[in-house]
This record gives sequence, C-alpha cells and structure tokens, in this order.
Amino acid sequence: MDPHYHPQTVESEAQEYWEDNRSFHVTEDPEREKFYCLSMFPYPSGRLHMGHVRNYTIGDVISRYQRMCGRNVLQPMGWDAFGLPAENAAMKNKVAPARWTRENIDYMRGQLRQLGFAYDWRREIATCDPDYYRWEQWFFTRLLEKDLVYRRESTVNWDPVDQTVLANEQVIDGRGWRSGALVEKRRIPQWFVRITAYAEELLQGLDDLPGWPAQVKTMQRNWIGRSRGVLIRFPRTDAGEALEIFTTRPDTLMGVTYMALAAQHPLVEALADGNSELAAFVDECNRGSTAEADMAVMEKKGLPLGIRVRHPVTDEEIPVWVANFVLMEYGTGAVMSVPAHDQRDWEFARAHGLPVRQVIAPAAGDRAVDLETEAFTEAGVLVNSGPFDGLASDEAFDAIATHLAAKNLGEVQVNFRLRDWGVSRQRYWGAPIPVLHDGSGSPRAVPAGDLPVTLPEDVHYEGGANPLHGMPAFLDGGTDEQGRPLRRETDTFDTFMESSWYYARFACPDADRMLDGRANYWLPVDQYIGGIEHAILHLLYARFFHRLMRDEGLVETDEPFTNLLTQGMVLKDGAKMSKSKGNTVDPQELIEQYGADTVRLFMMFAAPPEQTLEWSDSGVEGAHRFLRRLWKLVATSETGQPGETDWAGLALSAAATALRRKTHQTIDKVSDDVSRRYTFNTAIAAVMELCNEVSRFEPADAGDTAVLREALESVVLLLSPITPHICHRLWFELGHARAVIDQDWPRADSAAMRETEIRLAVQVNGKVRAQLEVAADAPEEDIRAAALADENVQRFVAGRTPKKIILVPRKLVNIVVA
RNA sequence: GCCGGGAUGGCGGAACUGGUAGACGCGCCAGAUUCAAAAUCUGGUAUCCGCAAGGAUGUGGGGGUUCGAUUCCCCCUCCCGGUACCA
Repeated sequence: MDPHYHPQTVESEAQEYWEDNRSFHVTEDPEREKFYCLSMFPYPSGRLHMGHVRNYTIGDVISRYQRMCGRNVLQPMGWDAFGLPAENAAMKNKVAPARWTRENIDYMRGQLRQLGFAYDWRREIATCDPDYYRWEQWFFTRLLEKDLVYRRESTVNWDPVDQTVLANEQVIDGRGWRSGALVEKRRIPQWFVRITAYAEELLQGLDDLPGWPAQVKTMQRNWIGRSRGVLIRFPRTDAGEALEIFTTRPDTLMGVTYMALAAQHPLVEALADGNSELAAFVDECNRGSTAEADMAVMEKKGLPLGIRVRHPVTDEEIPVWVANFVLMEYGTGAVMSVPAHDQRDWEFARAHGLPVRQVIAPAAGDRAVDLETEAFTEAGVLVNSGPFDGLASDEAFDAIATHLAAKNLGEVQVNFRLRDWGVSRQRYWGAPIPVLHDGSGSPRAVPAGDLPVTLPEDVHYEGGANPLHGMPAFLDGGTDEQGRPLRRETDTFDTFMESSWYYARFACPDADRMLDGRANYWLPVDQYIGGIEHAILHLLYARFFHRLMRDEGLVETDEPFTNLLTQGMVLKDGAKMSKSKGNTVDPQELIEQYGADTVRLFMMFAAPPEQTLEWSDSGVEGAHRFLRRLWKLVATSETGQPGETDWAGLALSAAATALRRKTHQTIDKVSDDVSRRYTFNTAIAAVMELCNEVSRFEPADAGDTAVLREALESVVLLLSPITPHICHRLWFELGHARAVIDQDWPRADSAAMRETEIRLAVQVNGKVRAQLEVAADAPEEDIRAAALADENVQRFVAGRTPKKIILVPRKLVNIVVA
C-alpha cells in the first residue's frame, strides 16, 4: 500500500465505484424502513459557496449514516431555478436568464458530484422546467376553483425612472438601486393565496413537531401572531360610516384620546382629495420602501384629519388622525390610541400635545406609575373608567366586550398577524400565472388541457419592463365563448411557490400528475436541513402548501418535515461571505488542492451545525493533516486479515484492554453524536482521540493485533459518512472484499466499555482540592474516607467538622465546612 | 422598532440533565530529524504568583438562587438571522 495519500485518485476511484454500482439509486420498498433526507435545494447562482458545502455535507453524513443502519434512504437534489439574480445577470452580461441559469446548473452539478454526495441523480428537478411548473400552474387553478386564491390591490415599490417594480432588496435608503430615483409606493392588482384560512391549523401544528428546533417554532408562532381582542366600531359625528378598529386591550378603552388611520386608509384617501396639506402628507407617506424594517424605524408623523368619532361607551368626541406608523396591511388599517398604556401612542401624543388619560393602575397598589416618563403597559386594575372601575384587566376585557356587543358596537374576535400570501411578481423569470383576462376585470383560469403556460426562454432581457409585454405570441390567449380576445397574465409566481412542494415531487419526479402514490411512500421528509434564514417564510409556506396538497388528496400527512436541522451561516473575519465584501472562499480551489474529503471533514469539524462557522484556512490544513496521518496509520499498521474474533476466549494485555475500551467508548459516543445530537465536531474529535491512542499502541501478540484491527476498522467505519472516499479505499486496504458503503454501522460492546478505575474530584466548599483514584465499584463510605484522608483536603478542612458531604457518583465529592 | 439566536484561552470550539472549565484541532514555543528548509515526530501551552508542591483569578458586563452556575432567574452591552418582492 502506498504510504502517501493522494486524494484525487482515491476520490475519483470511489466515485466511479458508486456510479458503476448505482449505489445511490433508490426505489420504493414497502419491506424496508424508509428514510427521506433532504437538504434545501440551491439557487443556481453560478458556483457553490461554503454555505452549500456545509448544508450538503450535513445532509450527506446523515444519509450515509442512515443507510449503514439499514434504512432505504432517499437523498435527492435539484435546483430552485427561477428568481431575480438571473434577471440581474441577464442585464449585466447580455445573456438570456434561461441560458445563464442552465449553464450554472451544469457547472454546479459537476461540483456536487466532485464532493461525492450520495444523491439519486435520476430524480433531479429544475423548477424552471415546464414539466415541473406545469403542475404548480394546475394546482393554482384548482385553488382558484376552491376560492383559496383571490385578486386584490396591494402595494409595491415603484421606480418612477426605470418604470419598474422593485424588490425590497433593490431599494436602498428609499431609492432605486439602479436609477437612484426616490421610490414610490404603488397599488396594483395582485394574486393572493389564503394562508390565513389555515392560520389556526398552522399554529396548532407546531405542537406536533417535536423534531423541530424550539426557536423556529417560537418564531413561527410569533409570526402567525394569534391574538384575541375586540373589534370595536366608533360612530362618526358626521354622516360617515363608523370607524372599525381591532384591539387586544379593550380594558383600556376608557383611556382612548385619539384615533389613528393608515395613510392608505380609504377614508384618508377620500379626505385628501381637495385638502392639499393632507394630500402632501399622504404623498410623503407613499414615498420610500414597503419593507417593515424601514417603516418601523421612521420618525412617527401624523396630521389631524378634522373629523371626529364618538366614544362607544361615553359618546365623548374623539379626534381622528392619520399616522405614518399605522399599517394598512394589519387589522383594519386603523387603531384606537391609548397614550397612557401604549408606548407608541404615548410618544405620538407627547409629540402632538394630545391628552394622556390613565385608566389602568398597577394591581399591587404600592407601585408608582409615572406617565411623564413613559406609558404603563402592563395589565392591572381599572381606574377613571366609570362603570368598569375596580375590575381587573381580564375581567374588564369581558365586561367591556359584553357592553359593546349589547350596543352592537363591537364583538370579540380572534385576529392574526399573518397576512395572505401575495404570489404575483411583475417579473419575467418565473413561472407564468395561468390566468386569462377578457378585459372585464374578472380573470379566468387557463383550462387544464391548455397547461402548461410555457415561459418563452429566447428573449433579449435588458432590464426595465417584463419582456413578456412585448411578445404578442405569448400575450394572445385565444378567444372566449363570445369570440372576444383573451390576454394572458404576464405576472409570474413568487419563487416560494416552487420551493413549497419540490420535496414531494422528488418522490415521483416523472409522474404524469402533480404527485402519484410514491409520494405517500417517501413522505414526510424524515430529516430536512437548511439555513436558519428560512425559519419563517419558506418553512411556513411549505407547511401551508403541504396542507393544501393534503386537502386536494395528493398527500396523506399534515406536516411535510418531521425533523428539522437549521444550520448556521459560514462567516469569514466575522462577516457573512459575500462577493460584495470580497471575503469569499471558493470551495472549488480547496477541492482541487486538498480533495473533497478534507473540505467535508473541516466543515463538520469546525463547529456544530446549528452554530455560525468561522472560516479558517489553517483549520483546513489541519483536517488534511489528519487524513494523511490516518492513511499512514492504516498503511503502516500490522493488522492481519479480517475475520471473526472470539473476544471472550482471548486473554488481553492491559494496554490492549485499554485500547479496546477506548474503541467501544468511541463507537458509543460517535453513534450518539451522529444520530441524536448531530454534533459531528465532537464525533470527529472522539475519532481523533482514538487515532492518537492507536498510534501509541505497539502490538506484541495475536490478541494485540486483533484489538488494533478492531480499532482501525472502527475508525474507518465511523468516519465513512463524513469522509467517504478515503474510507472507501482504506476499507479495501484493510483486506475487505465488500465496499464500506455496504457495511453495517458498528455496535458498541458495553462490556468492553466498562471502566474498572475511576477518577473523582474532591472539593472543599466547592473548590477542587484533590483527585481520587478509586475502584469503579468502591462503596460510598470508602470514597468519603479516602477523600477526607487526603493531605491537601485536610489542610483546607483545617480540623473543622464537615457540615455535609455531597457525593455525586462517578464525578465528585464535595466536603462542606463552615 | 419588533421577533429569534449568540458571546468561553492567541483562534475554531468542548463541557449533553446544575457537578473537576478549556476535550479535539489550529496557532505558538522548545526539542528530534535535516547541509538547510519544507514535511514529519516528541513535549509544552488560560492568566497571574511560585524552583516546585501548591495558591489566586477566570466563561461579554452587573446582580441573584445554590454546598456547587458556562449551564437556572433578573437587568444591561455588543454581534448575527428574519421582518412578508434576495433566496
């Protein structure tokens, strides 16, 4: 055996073996337990980046481990191929988005193959392929029939110079990224999917996901934002329609001193007509981006509208204002303002000289409330509230709700922060929305027989308007029953549509329907792996889409992903790797220099998967050095030939017993780390420790050789999911005829693991003062006595009588004096 | 702003259920090998005091609970992710 490690040869040989033996082709087999392991598919941006390598290595390690445990493992790969970057690249490089995307896919596929991931490539999907998006279009028309999609006006960022809609990402400090023009908000008709109809179910479903990280479930809960409150109508003092608001704090109703409306509220728009000051304010509110993060940090501004409403309990007149911080998209686009008990209302009232009226006092009466400094926002007891005085906040909720209901001025309502999902994009590079317009304003679905609506790919894309507008052949949708011309919709789907169901299509990528019976064999996904940045949007849309497919009879389960692993970012010099920051590391160069196994090993060793990973060039060299040492260890060790060993019949030397103990302790730890904890870094550290012991071990007899062989075989088996190529070769070098990929995961022998001597720490008053070597089965009294007898312990006990002695089995003794 | 997360040696990290802080690796230092260097091997390496034995301090900052806190509770600082049209 060559004493030197040549990763390039080793890796191409291993990959050839897997290819020739179709090692990763899988089919449904009801006799075997299935395991569907899925990593979030990449956007084909050009080349793989380190985040991809990390994500896919984690998925591959889990897949290969599950396979060695005997499961029928599906691990597919595909491409989230529609999206904005292709259009940007098209403008920059004068190349059609389709061509750019497909070339990127070809290049990146090659990179994934070089990394040796165990994918069933026969199942590859690209979402820009009509064979994929046609089913999404069909599904949309089904949702339209079921009234689960609808069309309404909603706000977009409009660049008045480029005459185009901008994504939030393309608005920088309120200006268009290319034109530099001040961005305007524009309301245009768009398609929405009724995710709010499933809000309650999506919230409840989180309780049935024990395999999801708690933080992701918390974020989704907060995002859905279920709140119980009261819908209250404030009658106008003039003839107008009553003003509706929703509040979760009806107990503060008696403290309302003004109302605030969103600038886009229909009432404000009506009043602005003919009021130049108000019109100017609305104009100002209509500048800048639509992003919530921008809206939330804006200076709070407002203007009195000159109209008044009546308080629903007291009939008192209340002024109505327009305010830039009230969102039209949430609730009714209007709020009741209680400055004494809401911090934002308080700040606005102070800025505009509006009254602050306290109506809640702290339940524990001795606490001071200083409304000169800030609002008092906690629940408490009602004061200055007439008939409701003395009620606790929760009692007042019911009392006031009942009072309003009796007057027909309000009712209890459950509200969600979650908004319906807007799926229209005014973009070319996306799946066409399968809808026809007849000019009457009531669009119709494209009939199933006419699907797919294929996106023309041969276009000259130069930015600005969607090129579909200038393509008569695309726009022409034939005629209706009366012979009137129909025009095709030019908007395309939000790319989250494609990524909401790809996991299901992988089960049956060639089906002549959206999904066939194979989906129910493979689903749900047993392990899903992807970036934490997808914690809300993608993962919530996919959970929603899965339920839509369930209700269409396409899948049987409620949830798509049983277990979720959210990986952290890959950083360099404390910042996310990005081209703009110039701190990227190209995986390609590293693969060429060190080989795929080194890159995979470093990625898994540098940090646990959920944590951000700090890139280190010298760490990569360290990983490579370890693989070279491992190679040499196998090459130079005298291990005999494979075979069954009768351990019970062997009298082992002390050193051999110790190495065997270490081997089985390592198998035990690595199994737990890989299967339960997903801490591949500590699994690798444990294997390194075992290797260090192996290199110190000098076999002297047949028993020693057997122990050494067992240790090295274990190392190769335990590492094989992480560094599959080198392990493939080393397994053969150890004399085996069958490839390591088809071996069973090793089992720890608990008898071999058992320690005979253990080390205990002896503390005096919680500080370590001595170490104790005792037999593992030593009685407690002996341990206490030995601890007290120690010279240094005696020094710190200083003749005092111990108050108590705490003995933690196998860990420590703590002697408490004084 | 709001929601979620994070902070441990010179660096990445370990300590899994409140029980010996710093496993493993990187880097650095010393030695071996070499004409020399690279590579490789051996030993050392939290900080401070000490020849040593040993001691004191130490897990972003401040407080608390406990025999015992990196771990639990309260307050604060900074950094990261998301914030509905980046994916």
